[in-house]
Amino acid sequence: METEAYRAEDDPACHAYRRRTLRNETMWGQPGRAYVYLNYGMHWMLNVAAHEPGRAAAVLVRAAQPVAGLEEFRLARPKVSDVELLRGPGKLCRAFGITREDDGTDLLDPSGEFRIEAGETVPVVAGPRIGIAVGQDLPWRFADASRLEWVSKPVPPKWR
DNA sequence: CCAGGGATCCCCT
DNA sequence: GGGGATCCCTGGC
Repeated sequence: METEAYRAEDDPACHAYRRRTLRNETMWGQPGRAYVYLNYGMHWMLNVAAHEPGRAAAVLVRAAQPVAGLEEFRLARPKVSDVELLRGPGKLCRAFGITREDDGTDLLDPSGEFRIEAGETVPVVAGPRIGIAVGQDLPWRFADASRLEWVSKPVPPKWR
């Protein structure tokens, strides 16, 4: 798993940095809900709201290791290798079929079809976020230290 | 490398 | 209320 963190209060790269809007509304609400938005007119991005209501933060899911359902993921992109299926925030959403329709979904609902489940705790590495023009000083990109081959872009050795 | 694609946002009337 | 810039990217050149 590879993620990036964003928060409104002091992070200019965060969608909620300037103000609360219709698009970023989910970021201001209950933590654990999916915040989904469209980027570059064609790529859906999956985030998870990560602050108590009234303040805004979210975690962008940038990449993951597929462990099941690879055939289903491949329906959208038949010819790609296993490692490419979820490697990148746009690809991940395409594989899962995530769209703005999923915005606001409670991912902590244990009976939900689309949900987050508790897993093992793993060591992570951290470094600067990707694809942003502001807030580059914040080292809020995180990756599972033992599975760096699944990340969306290579992780430099200097990360700790 | 670079353009596509479209929602949103900003800033000006 | 509208026009232009921007954007947490990707695949194909």
